[in-house]
Amino acid sequence: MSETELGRFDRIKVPSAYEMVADAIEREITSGRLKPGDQIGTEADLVRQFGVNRSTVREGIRVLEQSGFVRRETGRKLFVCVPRYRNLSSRMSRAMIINEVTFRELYETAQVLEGGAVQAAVERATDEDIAALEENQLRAESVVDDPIRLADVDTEFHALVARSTRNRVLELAREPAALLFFPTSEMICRRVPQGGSRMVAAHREIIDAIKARDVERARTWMFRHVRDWKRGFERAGRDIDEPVERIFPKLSPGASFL
Amino acid sequence: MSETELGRFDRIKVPSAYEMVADAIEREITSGRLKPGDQIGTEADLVRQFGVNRSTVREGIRVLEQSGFVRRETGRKLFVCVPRYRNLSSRMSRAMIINEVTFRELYETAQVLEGGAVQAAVERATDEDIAALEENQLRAESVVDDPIRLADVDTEFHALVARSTRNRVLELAREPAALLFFPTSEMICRRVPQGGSRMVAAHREIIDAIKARDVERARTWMFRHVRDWKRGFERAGRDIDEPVERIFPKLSPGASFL
DNA sequence: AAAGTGCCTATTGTCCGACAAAGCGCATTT
DNA sequence: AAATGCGCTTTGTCGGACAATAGGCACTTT
Repeated sequence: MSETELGRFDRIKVPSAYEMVADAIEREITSGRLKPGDQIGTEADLVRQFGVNRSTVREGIRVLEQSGFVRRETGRKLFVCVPRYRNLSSRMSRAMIINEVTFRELYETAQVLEGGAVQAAVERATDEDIAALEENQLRAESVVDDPIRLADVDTEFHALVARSTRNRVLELAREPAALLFFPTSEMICRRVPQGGSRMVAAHREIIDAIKARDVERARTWMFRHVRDWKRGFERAGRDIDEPVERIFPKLSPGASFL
Repeated sequence: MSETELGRFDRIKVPSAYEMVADAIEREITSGRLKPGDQIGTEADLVRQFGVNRSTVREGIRVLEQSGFVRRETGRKLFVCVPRYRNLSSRMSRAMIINEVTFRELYETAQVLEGGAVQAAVERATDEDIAALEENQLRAESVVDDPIRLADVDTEFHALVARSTRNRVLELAREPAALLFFPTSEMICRRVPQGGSRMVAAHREIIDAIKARDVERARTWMFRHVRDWKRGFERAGRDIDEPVERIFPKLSPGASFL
């Protein structure tokens, strides 16, 4: 009875009641019949509608909550919500940690995604976006000698660049990896002298390039900036092919702008 | 009492028991003390260990199952598993649909990610990877006139390229967007004459470029291939800035290689 | 002895009923 | 009108219960 046994029939999956509850509600949402902001009834309502026990309804609700389709504001009132990506991204990040991805994989992906993001940002950043970047830069300059704060501001910088793309798919694609940047960049800022000032200088160039709508310059400096990050990692005596350590990416307090 | 009211204190979140159960188990997993494959006790065991009711344990388990940290094989025996990305990616895809991302966002991201992926694939594809690509190409040629099958094979082609990067972070980053490619590329194959043969030809060039370790050629052809995809979309009379329709991305049967 | 069969037990999925705590709306008080 | 207090609703949790199923074990068959 091996896994790969050949057989005429597919495995039969008997759906359980709580799964059917979750699926039914999810279908209403993905089909658009339930819109973000709509209220879903109380648990008692759902019990009546589905004709199942409240425990069963609750298990189904847990599934949906975890998926981000519904939310409970302050422990009350279940309503449909546009799934914010944060939850999903952070779960992906954790999945990557457990899969023991290496710094090299992270670095290579960062080059691709941050490079692509800055290019799109050059094409579409609004005045507002640029103002936010400048504001971020001010804070960066003021904490240039504080590794933890600087790493935090750097994380925000990249998120702001991504937001400037006005491309939610791209923004989303980089987020899981981005959540893993912080722990390492913090280490780098701490261990590498001049790491901070190089970082701030690179940010400056990138912002200026975005303002000047200069794609090449923006890409070049983003590339250098990310390469510096890798070099810092190496200089800190770490092997680039070792798994990113099991530092759970704490959502930093400054990340509230997400 | 506005949302943005200024206040000295943060909102207090009282953790509920089922959340604590889920968090406790998740911590054991992310910290590495529970390893993939390890068995978690029965629900009764967990009831004893945590000292809470079975309903509470079950709600916690639903959360973990949904996150992909634990799994139940055929309705029995709870065990830790390496979170496979498929679930998470498909959730992200659905989130994107609800957020009504546009084809333009998808297209731009595809250029960045597929371009980056093919570059890394050129650098690191193994003989095995190339064999898999060739095998895929054979199938593509045999179904060149069948839009549905061809779109399916195309989806697999890109997944194989991504796998050839040997970079799980990059592979993961593209997956949520990639799951949204299929429904559109199927439409394109159906509506655009010669779409199929152009697609197969592009695949051929890309595979050859990977074999020849020719980065520029690989990038060029991947770029053209993705651009053709966009053109097909436009020629099918669709507006590139309209939200990707609410086609739930069915996991196609051929995607079992993931 | 190896393979097939049926039974027993552990475990899950679901249900019922219940209660304390916390949120919400409304009437009352100041 | 604003603040206070009260009752109703809803959630989170609990204990107990039962049918259905998976897994293991003993038994039978060839």
